[in-house]
Amino acid sequence: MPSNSLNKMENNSTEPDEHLIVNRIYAAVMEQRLAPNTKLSEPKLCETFGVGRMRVRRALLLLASQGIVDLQSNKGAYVACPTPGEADEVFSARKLIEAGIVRNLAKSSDETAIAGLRHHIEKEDRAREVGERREIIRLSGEFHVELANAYGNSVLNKTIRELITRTSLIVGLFGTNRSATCPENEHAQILDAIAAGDTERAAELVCHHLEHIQAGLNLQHQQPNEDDLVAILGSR
Amino acid sequence: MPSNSLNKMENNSTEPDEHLIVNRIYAAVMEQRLAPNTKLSEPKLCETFGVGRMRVRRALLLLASQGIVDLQSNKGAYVACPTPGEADEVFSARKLIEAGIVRNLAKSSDETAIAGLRHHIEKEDRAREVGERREIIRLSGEFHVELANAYGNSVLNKTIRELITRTSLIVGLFGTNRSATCPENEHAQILDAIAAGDTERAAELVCHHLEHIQAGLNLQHQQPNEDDLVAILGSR
DNA sequence: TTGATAATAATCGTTAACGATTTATAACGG
DNA sequence: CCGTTATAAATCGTTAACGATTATTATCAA
Repeated sequence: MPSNSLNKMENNSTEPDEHLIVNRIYAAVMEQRLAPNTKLSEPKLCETFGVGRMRVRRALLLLASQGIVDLQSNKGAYVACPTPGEADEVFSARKLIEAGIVRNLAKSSDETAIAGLRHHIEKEDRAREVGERREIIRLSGEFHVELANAYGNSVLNKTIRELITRTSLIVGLFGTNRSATCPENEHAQILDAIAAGDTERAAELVCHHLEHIQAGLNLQHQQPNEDDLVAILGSR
Repeated sequence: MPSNSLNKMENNSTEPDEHLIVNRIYAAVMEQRLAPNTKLSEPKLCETFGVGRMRVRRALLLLASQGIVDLQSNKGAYVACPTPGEADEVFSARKLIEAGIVRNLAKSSDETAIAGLRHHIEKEDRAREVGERREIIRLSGEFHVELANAYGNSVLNKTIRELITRTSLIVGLFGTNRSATCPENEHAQILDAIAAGDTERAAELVCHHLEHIQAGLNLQHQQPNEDDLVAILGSR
């Protein structure tokens, strides 16, 4: 079994509440250090984060409300395993929201925001050159978070962050070969369209970009985990 | 003081978890039976819903994560008082998402969905004739939920429900006269555009519709509650 | 009567403990 | 040796209790 990928995180806590735990698990999922169906036992999380059981349970509740974690009664918390149907919903929602965001970004043409995104893409390119897989994955997803950030709407921000995290789970489950990262260049193309003020092209590019990611998945070839078996083989 | 608007709800519980409490509070806020800044004390909620303190606290955490409730450390939970800035964000997010939804609805032209929405508008009209203010408010918001429902994406559904609930709080805080309900006819016009397959017109109408609601608000004339006074008059 | 101060009550956040269920381990028989 | 059953360990959900903070009431002086 893989050693618990959360242990390495030192506790530089300044916040007293459960958002810390939530964010750590968010990050671990986004960087694919936490695979779907991984058990998140309360005692482990307690000692990992050095907090009481209440905090852990509250954090798990929040994560469950966002579809990142699956709370099974009397069995425990597991990293969620999105179904193909849920995957469709996530991508559909992302297309709708992110298309709207880039449309508005292209309309307003905020120079500093564009510069920041440009800088981010450079970071992506550098990571790709070096070949740091984990870093590529992280930055690849983070670009979309930065897009939402640039729009500056905390509601959409939160939603997009949630959806991108779920996308990491989806890619982890259904991803093939190197589908974990966004196709290169497409981020730059999107940003170019935004910078050019071409709202419709920016929106289209984002949709196609997400469809490309979706196309790189094998929604049939989900590696069956224990829970699936009972569904496949019938209930008795 | 107004008698606790939650007492009248009988406990027809089938679900054992905290979503019940969440939904009840959602409904109460949407129908403006729970005003912003209302204190939600744990003992009251416990006896109201007949559950232990843990359930109540978990429900409040979920509501807080959605901006419906404000958890003040060591002071308790209060129905949220959105700031004008938050109100802008909510409307901005709603415009973006709902415009996207109606665009897709207009594109797909699902007959049964349209029929259902038509039926809903009839209910709105009937309530308007009778003059049932609370019912008008409820149906008025519910139309937008039904729009999201028609698209059938649970992610967007949840987000929209959240935003519409927050809109109720905003209208409760900044609303003037009869701004609590959506301008009549506009729902019907939106639906007509959808039925006609006119994607762009449907999107525009939704945006304008939400802007009309927003225009009916006095973002300056917020009735000051205790917390605002200390901000207005300085901290010492 | 009004305003400040002290004592009381209520509420909140957290920890600890208990039964219930589940999972892992060990003993046993085929 | 493998599968089954029984025991033991671990985990989960919930309740109860404790200190700490806050809100309320009562007391008193001006």
